[in-house]
Amino acid sequence: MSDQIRIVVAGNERQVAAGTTAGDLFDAPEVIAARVGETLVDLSRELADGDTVEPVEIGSVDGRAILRHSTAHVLAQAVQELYPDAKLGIGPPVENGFYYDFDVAEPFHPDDLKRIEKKMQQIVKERQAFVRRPVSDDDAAAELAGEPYKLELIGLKGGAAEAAEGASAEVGAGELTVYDNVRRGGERAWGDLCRGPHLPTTRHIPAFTLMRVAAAYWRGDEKNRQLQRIYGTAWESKDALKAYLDFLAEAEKRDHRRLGAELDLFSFPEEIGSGLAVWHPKGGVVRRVMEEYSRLRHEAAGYEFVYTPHITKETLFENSGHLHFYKDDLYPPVHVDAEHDSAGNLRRQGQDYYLKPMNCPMHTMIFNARGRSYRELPLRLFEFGMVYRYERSGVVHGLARSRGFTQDDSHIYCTPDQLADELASLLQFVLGLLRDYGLSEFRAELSTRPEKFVGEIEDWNEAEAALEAALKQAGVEYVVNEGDGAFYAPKIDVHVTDAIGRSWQLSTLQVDLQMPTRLDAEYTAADGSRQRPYMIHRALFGSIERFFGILLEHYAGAFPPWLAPVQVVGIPIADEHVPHLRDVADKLAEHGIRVEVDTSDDRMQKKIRTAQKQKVPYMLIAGDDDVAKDAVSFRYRDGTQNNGVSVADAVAEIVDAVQRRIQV
RNA sequence: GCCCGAAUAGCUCAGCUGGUCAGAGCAAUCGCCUUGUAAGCGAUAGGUCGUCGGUUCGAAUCCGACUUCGGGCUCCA
Repeated sequence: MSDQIRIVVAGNERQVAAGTTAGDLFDAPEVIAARVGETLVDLSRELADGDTVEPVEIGSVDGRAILRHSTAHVLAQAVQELYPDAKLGIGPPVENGFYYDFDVAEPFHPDDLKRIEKKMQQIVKERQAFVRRPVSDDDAAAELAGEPYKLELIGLKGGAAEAAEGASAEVGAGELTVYDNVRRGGERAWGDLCRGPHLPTTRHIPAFTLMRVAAAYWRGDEKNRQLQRIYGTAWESKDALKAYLDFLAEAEKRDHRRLGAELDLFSFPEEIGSGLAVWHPKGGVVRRVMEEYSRLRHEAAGYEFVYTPHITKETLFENSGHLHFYKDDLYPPVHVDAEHDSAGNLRRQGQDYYLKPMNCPMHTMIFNARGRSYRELPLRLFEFGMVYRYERSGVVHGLARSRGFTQDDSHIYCTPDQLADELASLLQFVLGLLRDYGLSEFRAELSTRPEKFVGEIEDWNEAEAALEAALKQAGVEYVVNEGDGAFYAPKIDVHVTDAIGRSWQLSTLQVDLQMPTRLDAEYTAADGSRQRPYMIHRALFGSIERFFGILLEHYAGAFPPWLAPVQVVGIPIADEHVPHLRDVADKLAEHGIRVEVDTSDDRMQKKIRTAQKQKVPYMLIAGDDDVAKDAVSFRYRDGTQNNGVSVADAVAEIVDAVQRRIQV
């Protein structure tokens, strides 16, 4: 046996002494682990002949995950030092951070985080080494006898990925390993079942903070006990941590619930009920403009507008299959028409009516209202249809998840050979319209047949193929989510990325092979035979309310002029300039511009501040100089000025920006 | 639905361990004042401290239930 081995380091073949560790190869502080072949390993790992070794830097995707996982270990160690009875769940890295689940007798209080964080800082300072130690299943079981959740994971080894999201961080398919935290004197401070890899020492954690405490079901199953989950975040530098916290602060400033109140757009009166919004005039005007533009575009694309009721007999949703699948998520039924005689005996059977959770069965009733010819297809029905879903109390969340919302819902009935073309043009239409609202970054997901499905597999395959062809034709980046479709249809979901990089699921396209059959929709083909149409469900905004919320956050309340609730505010330098501004306002109003003149007795500076806080796109200021020249002075939202612009030019500039739907 | 936390004026919040604790700023209203790009001055009005019970001589403050909100989990046609 040679005492030299040959390895490939960062693409270069090298000969090194046997026993060389990955850490020996890289003399850079930002390298905290290595990749040997496909596997991430500790820097202390001894290399074998033929290994291909790459450095893993702490700021890389893998490096951050390792950092965060190691920080989760430090969290668990700190918790067990402070709460010796705490039992360990799992502690994986997640996007932007990590968590660790604990079973403790008393739930953590938010204030406990400070104590725990202090203890963690102590552990970091101690520069404890993370030391890997392979163990047999039996030894692990003996060592972890006091950790019931870990024991459960050992029992599930190999199936860990299914055991719980994140559980694969603890146990993998291969041998079990424990990571010991070893103090500089060699004393073992703590240890945890873990596949690793880890940072070399706790001191390699540059910056972390604990975020919040929450509860989570063990192994993600609501039948299981809830554990206490502590969320934290860790970064490769103090600056990176600060940048992340700044991002969170920015997201909070943009929160649509906060902006909705600040800009007087909508509210959720407690008296009306949880998850039910009312739209104030300023929010109402934005929404109206959004809807009007959408209507216009749909009309041009060959859609026909329909209206349907908000409530319907049970039978319709029974036949469509929705009642069976979603009964618990519907408002309870209204029971009507039952009659009793004076003795209390039932004289007439009553009926149950449900608030509608979906528009599609009603649209299909319109399709069925008379005999349909293949010549009418594709028939595209469109409605802003308000639906009601009794969302579980813990999930309602502003406009994003509410109990009453409006779908911009369309259902397209077509022949089988029209399907592919129809889907392709639909997807183009959807993306084009989203662009007009100011969104530009998209990706899509194709969700295929789930385990629980109805219909024939061949039909599913055909529909899935047509959806995939549409994605390819539209040239939009997409991933396939196997088994993620609805029970009756495969679907395309379009996700958008907003101004601060967050991704939102928006539009959905579904090919429904079931409902036409369930509701017995048919058309007469050219040969006189009766045929089943294909049906496409398509929502563009999904929920108008939610889409509004997303746009509000995307623009941080500073809507482009065409959408802004107040597009122009006239600000006089003194009262005597009001008549001039009123003239200007009248000229703008002639072009449909939403304009106000601030005639309050505030001083000009205060009026500017008020308009600025309301994120009005254009302030038109007028004093003596402007009046003399029949001009106004612009102040834009970014604080820049354009003084002494003739009224005609000012009107033209504003009208132009609104017509072109540009942001300013 | 589950766990934790929260609820004081339209908004943001102060009010420590139960006893002048019902307050401040902004907003609103009224008055005075106001000529160049983010807050002029003053006065007035506004809350049975989310609701209902309980403990206590006494509850915004302690306890319970409910409602609503927030953070998560589960769910999301």
